[in-house]
Amino acid sequence: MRIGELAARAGTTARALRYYEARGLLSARRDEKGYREYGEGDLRLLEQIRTLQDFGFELEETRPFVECLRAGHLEGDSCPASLAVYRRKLAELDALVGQLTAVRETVAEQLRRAERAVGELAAEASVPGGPEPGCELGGQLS
Amino acid sequence: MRIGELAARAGTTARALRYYEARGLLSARRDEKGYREYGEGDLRLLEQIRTLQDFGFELEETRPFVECLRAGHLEGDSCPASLAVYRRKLAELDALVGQLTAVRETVAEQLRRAERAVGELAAEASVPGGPEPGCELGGQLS
DNA sequence: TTAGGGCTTGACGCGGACGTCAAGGCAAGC
DNA sequence: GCTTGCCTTGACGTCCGCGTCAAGCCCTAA
Repeated sequence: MRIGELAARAGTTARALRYYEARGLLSARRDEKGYREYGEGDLRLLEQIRTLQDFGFELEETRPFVECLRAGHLEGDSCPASLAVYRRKLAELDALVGQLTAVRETVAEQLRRAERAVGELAAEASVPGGPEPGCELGGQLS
Repeated sequence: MRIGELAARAGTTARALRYYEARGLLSARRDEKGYREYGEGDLRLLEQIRTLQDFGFELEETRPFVECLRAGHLEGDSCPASLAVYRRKLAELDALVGQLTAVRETVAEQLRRAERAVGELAAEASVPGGPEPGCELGGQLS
């Protein structure tokens, strides 16, 4: 199988495969015309890479899985190095979700506060003599 | 106040301030030597930018807040456009946290499965005639 | 014969928010 | 006078995972 077919079967592009090869993640035999030639095992490697990429793993983080498969294992995560990556990623995801959740709450609080402030301005405006709300080109301070 | 002092007071760098200026977020007067000269109001603008940046807002997303302050409002989020950014960001954060949480669960599941598989191999190995686990340079398949 | 499609390598582009270096002006201290 | 330190503009580098274009070879169908 050549590069275009493998790429299509894995749902990616030939450019990506050449990139993986340059990174040392994927190798290929060459036929007499210099074209890359792949086997079914390469499809397994590629599927492993794509799955982890879809999870948000960096390319370098897929390397232990690829090497595990190349070592003859049926699953890319049958090796200790792969498990270590899983665990590290879980910790990263937990930390990230924690941070994002904290930011989310802070932003939500800011939004509530700002909405309350707008409401109070509106209430003042409804009383005779109140100021005007809105930001439509008020005063350009350069 | 000149660029270095303002940057230090805002906890950022002169390079960042020039970048904001190039993006049209921050402006500065020039003294007779061509140096940028800032006032206290610029510190307010800069603090607003930095706060939102720390929240993970893109630079363009801080623009409504900056313009709100420049329009004379005491708070950068006193304007409808700023509130819209808040709401959009909340939705983005919710979506992102949801995706990351789903990935986290999938990865956790993969880890449990892989650990179980390793455990089963270990159990077989403890029985006489079992195979060897581990991946330390087993067989290089090129 | 020509058009078309797939393959090759090499090299630049992208996005975002700057970092870093180059080359030079301006002022203060020793 | 010289060094140090702040400022100026301009321009290239960074990171990552490719996209895209260029120039050219190989084969096939019309």
